[in-house]
Amino acid sequence: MIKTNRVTLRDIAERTGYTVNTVSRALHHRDDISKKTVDYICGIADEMGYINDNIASSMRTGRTGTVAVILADITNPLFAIMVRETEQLASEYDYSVFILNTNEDKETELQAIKNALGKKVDGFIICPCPDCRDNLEFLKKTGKPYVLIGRRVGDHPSVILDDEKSGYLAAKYLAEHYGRRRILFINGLLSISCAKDRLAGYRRALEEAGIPYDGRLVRSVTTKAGAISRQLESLDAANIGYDGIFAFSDLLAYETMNSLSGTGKDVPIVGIDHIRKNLFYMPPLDSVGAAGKSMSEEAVRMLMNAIKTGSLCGDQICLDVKLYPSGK
DNA sequence: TATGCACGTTGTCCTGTCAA
DNA sequence: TTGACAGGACAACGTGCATA
Repeated sequence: MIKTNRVTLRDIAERTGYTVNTVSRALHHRDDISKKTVDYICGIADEMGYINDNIASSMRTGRTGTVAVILADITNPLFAIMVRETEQLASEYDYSVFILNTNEDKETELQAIKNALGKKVDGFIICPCPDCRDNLEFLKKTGKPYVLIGRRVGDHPSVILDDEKSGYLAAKYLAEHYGRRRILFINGLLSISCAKDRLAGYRRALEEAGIPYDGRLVRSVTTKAGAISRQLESLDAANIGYDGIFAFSDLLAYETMNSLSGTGKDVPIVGIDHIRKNLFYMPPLDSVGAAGKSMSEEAVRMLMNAIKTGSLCGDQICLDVKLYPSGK
């Protein structure tokens, strides 16, 4: 074994005359050590430059103080915001986060889960990719607590927005506030729960407004570059008109905005996620977002509670949403 | 190839001291 | 004598390396 210059509990014990055990407890401010001893040992530890060996701690306790955050696409600003919030909230519990990206790919997601398990993370927050059921069953069998964020899959614990209401509010706003009758819905892939639910909400709003549903105005796209432009071009080519756009996410809404710029079309767009709450420099956009606590807040709270109690996350939480007008 | 040890830390249990 | 408090002893965690 290579001897390093790292200061250990043993070094502090030799210097102070206490045992390694007492030093450990003093450094953790345990109440079975007198304050005088704690102050003395902590002072010496600081002077010697002691840094806790997390690997040794986790070997003994079985916990590493880290949670894996596995996301579909970290280039999406929504996920960047989630990471920042999760990291900040987890740090309040003395936890750090280990971020992995799946690119919406099932195999990559499985590797990410295995990678995180190898790092001995204490829990998982996952935005699952499409067709992820096998991966989630695998994770469930490990006994590690986990919570899905943003998407619901079967009875797995999750924190999501009320996606049906999101779709409803967005389409309703376009119909009532802007008076639009031909609302194009640029949706995500229907294999994920939120896309299905938002579509249901969209249809409910149309029905309420007495607008007939036209399936040609519902387009599922990926986040790959050019996907939206191609859809808009195909609509134009087929002479299918639209006077308002509901985008599956703010990211798609901004891409749509970009695709329409220079075409001369002035079409109101409503997105979902309300990322301007955090990214205030983004262009004005009508958007639906969480009415109160964010998904990250609820997910971290749920996961930390499960880790603390040694149980699994069991709930499926659906957060209320509201429409945030752009204020243009 | 099998076994044992070392690494650093900490949970649990035990012992010693002292005051009431 | 009893109970509270302070601190010590032991064992075990996962992995890599040395030795038999």
